[in-house]
Parts: sequence; C-alpha cells; structure tokens
Amino acid sequence: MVDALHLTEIIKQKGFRLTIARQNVVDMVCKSLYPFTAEEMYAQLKEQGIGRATVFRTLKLLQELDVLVRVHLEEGCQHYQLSAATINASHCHTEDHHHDRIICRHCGEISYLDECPMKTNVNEIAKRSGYRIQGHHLDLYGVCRGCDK
Amino acid sequence: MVDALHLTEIIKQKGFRLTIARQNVVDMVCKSLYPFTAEEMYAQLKEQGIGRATVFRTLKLLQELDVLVRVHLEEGCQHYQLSAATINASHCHTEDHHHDRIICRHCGEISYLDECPMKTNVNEIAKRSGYRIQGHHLDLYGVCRGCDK
DNA sequence: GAACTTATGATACTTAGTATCAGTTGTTCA
DNA sequence: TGAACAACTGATACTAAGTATCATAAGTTC
Repeated sequence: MVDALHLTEIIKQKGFRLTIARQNVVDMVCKSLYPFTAEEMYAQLKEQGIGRATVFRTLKLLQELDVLVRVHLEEGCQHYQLSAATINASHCHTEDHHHDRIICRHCGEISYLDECPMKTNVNEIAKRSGYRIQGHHLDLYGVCRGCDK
Repeated sequence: MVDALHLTEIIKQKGFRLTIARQNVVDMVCKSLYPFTAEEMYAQLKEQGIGRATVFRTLKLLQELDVLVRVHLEEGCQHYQLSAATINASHCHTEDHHHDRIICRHCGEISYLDECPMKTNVNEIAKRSGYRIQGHHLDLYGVCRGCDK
C-alpha cells in the first residue's frame, strides 16, 4: 500500500490545502489495488458526507499532481489508478511496480507485467522521433490461461 | 486513403446490410486522417439527413467488425480511428502502418511509430504471463522537438 | 479574531452514449 | 413482381460521466 503521508505532502507542497475531504480521498486512493472510477469512490465517501463534485475535483487535482493517471480500459476511460511515479516513490515498495497490463477479453482479468517491455526501447524511440519521452501507457489484450480452452 | 469498398465488403460478408447511411459513414471514416469523435462525424453527416443514433450505432458496428478502434487520448476515450488490421489490409498501403503513437503533451501533436516496439516482446510476454496475446495499445507521452525548447 | 482566500456540497447543466419505438428500407422467396 | 419479414432508420427520451455555478464553510495570515 502506498503511503498516504507522502501524497498529502505533495498536496501541501504545491500550495493546496489538506482538507478532511481530500484526506479521505487520499486514504481511499492509497488503499486501491485496482483501477477505480470516480463513482465507485464517491459511493464509499458519500457516507462520510463528502460530495460528488468534491470527489471528482479531488481526483482531477491528484491527476494534475501526477499522483493518479486516468487509464484506458476497453469499456471506457473513466478509471483512475496510482501513477507509476507515485508507486515508485512510495517507501512501501522496493521493487519497481509498473502499470503495463494484460487484460483478458473473456473474463476481464487484469494482470500486470513484472518487467516493463518498453524500458529498452525508449531511448531508441526518442532518437528516432525527436520527442523527449516522459512516459507511456501500454495495455495488452488477449485471452488468459484460464479462459483459453 | 483506405479503400471504402474493402470495408463495405466486410459489412456485407458479416451479414449486415449496406445501407445509404452506412455507406456514408464508411466513406467519411476512410477519409479520416486523424482520430475523430462520433460527434464530429455526426456534425458532417447530419446535413445528409443521417441521425445521431445511426452514426453512433454504425461506429460501434465498425468497431465490433474490427474496422475501427476506440483510442485513448489524454482528454478522453471518445475517439475512433481505423484499426491497424484495416490499414494493413487496404490495397493503398504497402508498408506496415501501426498505431503505436507518441503524443506531445504541449501542443497535442500525434506521431505514429514507424516500427512497433512490442513486436519483439510479445512472445516473451505470452510465455511469462500465460496469456494468448491478441493485440495491444501503446501510447507514449512526451514533448515534441518543436515544443522542447 | 477579522479579513481574506480556498474549498465545500448542492444543484443545474453539458457531453457522450444507449434504449425505445414507430416508420422505412432491403431481402427473400413464391 | 410483390407480399412477408427482418434489419435498419431517425426522433426522442433517457442514463452516465463530468463540469460550472454559487452560497456557505473552513483554513490561513496578520
């Protein structure tokens, strides 16, 4: 699990106030193991009196602070997950957790690659394209072992 | 430009009717050079009396037929573009056009990689993950040469 | 603790996309 | 040909995801 303190520090460092609502959202975000939607997050936070707009606003803020990224699943774009930068910076992780994924088209299972296949390619791509490359988003699609029968 | 005839053949082969509305959508899709939204397409087709629902339906059908893919841009998921399979199958293209992209975070410019960096990795990933891999979606993010000053 | 700024929740609104449905258009087969 | 049927259509109403507005509340600064 990612350290919530690290994220609240980022919020304060950038000059934003750390309110109770934001603290709550950050806590939930840190506990998330899988990509989640704003609605799912709101469903859990509204019991604590946190408004829908605030949840959307806070997730957007965390995205702008590079804490979260919005990710592309085949069914739509409304999912958020912790950015690779956040997970890497977290003291709770020693290995490099990356978010390259394989999604099973049959059962929807999502696995994460243990090794980033792009690592060796980025320099070459940068040279060829002239871009300064800052990151990437990679999803593989296929059929998992269980479904492939 | 992709051959509209090839796409209309796919529609007919799969047992769907080739109506005037579908023909119009296919023609527009073939002319598209960049990812487009359903609303953009509708804006151009409504003059010809084609309804909004029909445009959405037809784009969805073309997606199901693997003619189009919905793509992930940072601002959202609502864009469509021709699938790699369609472009490769088109007689107008001899080289391998792939849709791995680099997107400039500054000006929004989109470039396409001329070589798929995943080509060499897919077998290894399949072996390690146990998935039968059917495809992937790769976006790189960074700053293009023009903006990087 | 007053003055100010930022953030909040409620609400209304926008945008993207889907469901429904009566009417229209292709297709098939006699 | 044309009747019968299924597929498709546009209009419309709806849902879901997200944004804008605004009066109120809560931090912050001095």
